[in-house]
Order: sequence, then C-alpha cells, then structure tokens
Amino acid sequence: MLVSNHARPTLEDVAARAGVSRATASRVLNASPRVSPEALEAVNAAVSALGYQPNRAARALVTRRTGAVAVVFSEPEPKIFDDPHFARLIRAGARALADVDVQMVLMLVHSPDDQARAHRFLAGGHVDGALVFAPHRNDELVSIVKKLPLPVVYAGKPWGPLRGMHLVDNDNEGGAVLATEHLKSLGRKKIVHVSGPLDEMSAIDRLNGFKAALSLDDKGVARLTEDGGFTREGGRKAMSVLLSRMPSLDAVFVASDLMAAGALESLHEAGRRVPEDVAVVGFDDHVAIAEHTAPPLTSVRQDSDEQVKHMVEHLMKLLRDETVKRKQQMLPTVLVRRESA
Amino acid sequence: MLVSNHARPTLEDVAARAGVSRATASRVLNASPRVSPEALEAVNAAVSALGYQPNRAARALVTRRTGAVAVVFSEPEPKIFDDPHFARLIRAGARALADVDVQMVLMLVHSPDDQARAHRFLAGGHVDGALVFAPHRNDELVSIVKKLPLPVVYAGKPWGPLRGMHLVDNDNEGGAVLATEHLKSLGRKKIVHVSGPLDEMSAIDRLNGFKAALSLDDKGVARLTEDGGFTREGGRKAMSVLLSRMPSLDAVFVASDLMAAGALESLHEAGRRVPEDVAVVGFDDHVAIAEHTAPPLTSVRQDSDEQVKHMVEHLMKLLRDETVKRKQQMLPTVLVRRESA
DNA sequence: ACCAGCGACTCAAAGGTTTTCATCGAGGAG
DNA sequence: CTCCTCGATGAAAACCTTTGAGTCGCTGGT
Repeated sequence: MLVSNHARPTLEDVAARAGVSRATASRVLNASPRVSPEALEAVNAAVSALGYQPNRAARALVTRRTGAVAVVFSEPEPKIFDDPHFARLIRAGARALADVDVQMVLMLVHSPDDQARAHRFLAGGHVDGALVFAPHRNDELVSIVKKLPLPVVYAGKPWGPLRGMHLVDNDNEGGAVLATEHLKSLGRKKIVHVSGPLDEMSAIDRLNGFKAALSLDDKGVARLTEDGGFTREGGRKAMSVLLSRMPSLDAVFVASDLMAAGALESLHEAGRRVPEDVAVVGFDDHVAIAEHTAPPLTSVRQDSDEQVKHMVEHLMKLLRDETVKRKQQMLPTVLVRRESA
Repeated sequence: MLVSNHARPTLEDVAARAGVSRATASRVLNASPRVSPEALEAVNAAVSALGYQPNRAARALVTRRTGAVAVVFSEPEPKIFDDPHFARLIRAGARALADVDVQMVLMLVHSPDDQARAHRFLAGGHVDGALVFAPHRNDELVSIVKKLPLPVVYAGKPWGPLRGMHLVDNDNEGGAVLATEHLKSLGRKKIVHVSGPLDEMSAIDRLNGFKAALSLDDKGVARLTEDGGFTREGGRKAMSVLLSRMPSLDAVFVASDLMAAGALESLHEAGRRVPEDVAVVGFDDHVAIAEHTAPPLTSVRQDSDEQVKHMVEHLMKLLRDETVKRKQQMLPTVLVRRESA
C-alpha cells in the first residue's frame, strides 16, 4: 500500500510506522520515563523518517498551553520607537525566546484602542505569559494586566505598588551615582543633570542617584536639573536651559545617550569644548550612539540583552510553576569611559 | 443550579444561554448569512454577557488556520539592527497586522542555526504565511522558504529569479534618478555615489539609477562610486576614499541616511562645507537621522509604513485565496528637500 | 391536497494531541 | 505452581470548534 499522502504526518502515522500506539509515541515525544528503550528508538526513527512535527494547535487544545508569549511595549508616543534602545530590546527578546523555543508575539500599544485590543488578546488565552515594557506613570495597561490570571514579568519598575509583581530592573540609581562620582573625581564642581521624563521610574531613579551622589536636597536638585524627555531634541533644549541658568557649569550627567547627543549639539553651539570646558556622561551605553558622538560619549552601561534574558528565564520559571527565589531582580550597571568625561 | 465555573466559557455555554445549538452559535461568530436575526441577536447577547472568546487552538485545529503570520528578518550581521530603519519596519508590521487582527510572530535569523529553526518553524504549520525581509545575495533562507507550501510576501527584491514571487518593492532606481537629477539641476558637475553593499538588490537599483541619470558606463561608475555597506562607519570611510580619489567632487548621492550621516562627518573633517562645497542627498528619509544631521539632510523618501501595509494587504489576499492583479508591486519614492542639497 | 423548494436550524463527525485508566506480561516471592 | 507487583503499553475520553449532511416547517405552484 503506497500511502503517498502529501499531507503532514500525524502522531498516528508515526505510531503506526514505529509499531506502537499513539499513546506511546506521545510519551516518547514528551520525554516520559515510562517507555522502553526499544519503543523509544523506534519512535524516534519514525519521527525523523517522516519528518514529523507535532501539531501545535492540537497540543495547545489539550494542554491548555500555547507555546507563545507576548512581548508588549506600551508607549503612548509612537515616535519613541525611533530610539535604538527599543530595537535592541526587541532583538534581545527574539533571541532569548527563540532559544527556549517559544513563539514571540509582538504587541505595540499606543492608543486606548490598542489597549483594549491587548486586553482582549491577553485575556483570550492566546499566550502563556507576557513580557511587559510599560514605563510610564499610571499606565492603564498595567492595571489591566495586573487583573489578568497571566504570568507577567515587567521590564523595570512600573508605576505604583510593586507588591507581588515580577520584574527585572537595572540599577539606575547606582549607575547614576557612578556617573556623578566620576564627574566629581574629575574635579568638576558645578555638575548638572538632564533627566528623563519624571513619569518614568527609571528617570526618577537616575535623578535620585544624582541627588544622592551630590547630597542635594529637593530645592538644590530642582535648580540643577532639567527634563529632557528622553528625546534628542529634548536633550538639546534642556542643555540650553541649564547653560543659561548656570553659565559656569563644568559637567553634566545626561540620563540617556540619545539626550546626550542632543546636549552635545547644544554645548557645541554654545561654544563649549567637551570635555575641556564641560564633561559629559550619558546613560545606556548605546554603542550606535555613544561611539559616534563628537567626542565619543562616556556612558553608564545597562545591559539590555542581559535584562531581557533574565526576564525570559524568570517567566519560564513561572510557567513551569517553579518557585522563584526573588520576584524582583536588579542588574548592575557599570561606567564605560570614552572621551567626553 | 449555580454554575459558577471560573473557567473560560465555551461555545457550548454561549449556545445554551442563547437557546440555540453550538452550530448556530458558531455561524453567528463566523458571520454566516444563513442565520435568523433573532438567533443572531440572542447569540451576540450571550457572547457579551459571558465575555466569550473563541478558543484559538480549537479553531486552528479544525480550520487549519492559525491566525498568525511570521515576520522574518534575515540578516547575517546582527548589528545592522541598530539601523533605525528596522525599528520602523517592525513597528509598521505590528500595526498593520494588529489592524487585521492577526498575530505577529517575530523571527530574527542571523546564523545557520537560526535558519534551521526558522525552517522547522515555518514548515511546522505554526503560521499561515510570512512576511520576509531577506535582502542579501544568495540568502539560503530564501531558497528554503521558496520550497515551502506557504504564502510569502517579500520586502524588496530578494536575489535570484523573481518568477512567481510576491513582493512589494520601493522604486529604488527611480529614487536614485530623482536624487541625481536634483544634484545636476543644482549645477553640480562632479557627482559621486556612496552605494550600499552590492549584495543587496536595493543597493544595486540605487546604483543603477545613479548610473542612468548620469549616462555612465560601467567603467565610469566604478570610478565614481564606493561601497559604504549601509553602515554609518562605512559611509564615512567611503566618503574619504571618494574625496581622495577625486578632490574636486562637488556633490554626492549617498544610498542611505545612516551612511550619509557618516559621509557628512567625513566631509566636515575634510573641511568641506555642505552644501556650499559639496551637496549631499541621502536615501530613506529617516526622520530621526535626516533631521538631526548638520545640515539637515535632503533625502529620497521611501515610505516603509506604506510598504509594510501593502505587504500585509497582499498577504491577506493570498490567504483568502483572492487573485492578486499584480504579484509584484512597486511603490513610488519622492525627494524631500532639506538643507544639504 | 400534494409536492418541490427553501431557509433556518441541529446532529454528529472530524481535526491531532495528551492523559487517565485498564490491561497485559514478566519476574519474584511464597 | 500460584499469586502479586510492577513496568510498559494500549484504548478511549477529553480539549473546543467548524462544517457537511440531514431535519423540520413553510410557502407557492399545480
């Protein structure tokens, strides 16, 4: 009987060819211990002979597991995506998830419409879990997600109470201290700060690090810092403001490389030399930026690849119902010296 | 009987509540015409009362449709992803696919390992179709994908024979002509070209446009052009080479904005003023770059959002078994003037 | 009065896998 | 030799939806 069926082989076909039952074949595929060596070999042979691949839908139907996780970026301002930082996160996510053989379903949510769609989708059981990037204050999405019976790992601290949430953060405050101490060690006396938007925890933590390193009170901080909104243009403007407010400044810690690029432009326009007149330290150590500014940017490295890898590992543990020792992890940051400070 | 089952409601529950059979409920969900208005309303009411969501796995099992499509980027050099162009494509893909309510499964393939994985995955019936970005010459992935019984739409022309392939390309050659003609119309006489890597069709097409606009033969082209590899650093180096080869050049058409940024650096270092001494035109019109170079970059716009949207529409037609009038679409490019030329 | 035709609906099979439970056979203890 | 245990296996249910075949009650034509 020449069964030249062109359709994809099923587990039934594999079992038939191996001379066992479907059940046994299934056990082999799922690495069950209760199967004889002969059966195991026969089934494996049949699998590769037939080029068998389990039908994901059928498997999902019975196991109630989809083998997919959502990667969600909640960001009201779509143009923020021009920040290469996002590309790096997405790349890291794709790699880490592929390594553990789970599908990555990417969701970008900008509008309330997107939020509703994300809600439906995540509630719909289409994924086993989610990695959520939602940095902004009072992001509706976070409250939505929190109510869902879905394992979730956050990137960084979302706004609000952190009780029970799983997250992997970078040591923003520690990095900011590093940066500021470095400027101090250079003998700089008038150090200012271009912060990120203060509706993001990472920006606040960096600001706090700056404040701590200089032992500033709230009033002092207010005078020495300006919000650059994590954009290049914002960085440029914030730098001009600071320059006019304190013409004698001799160092600046900028809370992101992209803003630092803008700040450098502003400094050049004002005729300041970097690092001779003003020393500059950025944050992110995003190579595509930091190595191409003039001069190359000294920056605090946060390893996004590592962060995402940890997030994926953490989520996988949750999916396997393993107990995680610590729900909230913090990754170290280091200073990378180049020429700007 | 208080059925306070906390599990997700099934179609059976909906049908029971609406007082119809499972079959009828199903037809309502799938917008079948053969259903009475009363039944339709009853079912819809039950659906929203119960918050019912179809089980994707069960549906996939019977329809042999997954409701997901893969978005595949094949790119041997992972750092190319730092190009904001990719972020833009991914963003566009996420949006366009969400709009038609299909899952976007993102795959980044760099290594042969990744290729094998992609092969297994795409052959495994886990997605209904794919959007493929594989610009490089002799990319193994393209041959792999071509053999699969899977609807695929390519971004741009992959290398090799195009017969029967579905693709959406930008008018690279036309755009290059536009750029070069513009430089000519400015009265420039010694126009050179920084090309992309010539193992990508888009780079070749842009080179051909340059060649055509100047009526050059192969020998002439060789002398006037230099490969910048689509990277910033490459653009810088290519520009230096061209400057030393032809110090009197007065205009350059650069095949990408990122390379143009590098070329500008090189020109500045060489003490050339832009646009007074050398006029510069880029390609891509990537706002995050073009608006932030000094001076802002005149560039050829290729609308990636539009391209991806067309790709998605095209793929959807294939999935619906509609006939597509043209398998290969070409999108127009336009010149955006800023200050560099 | 009968039948064909039609629209709306229901029944039940099919789709491919995992998993529980029962069965079977072999080997050891008595 | 019999009984028991235990490991490997198979039969069948369950997961939830779509869809073709069949049912039922009408209408309208003859």
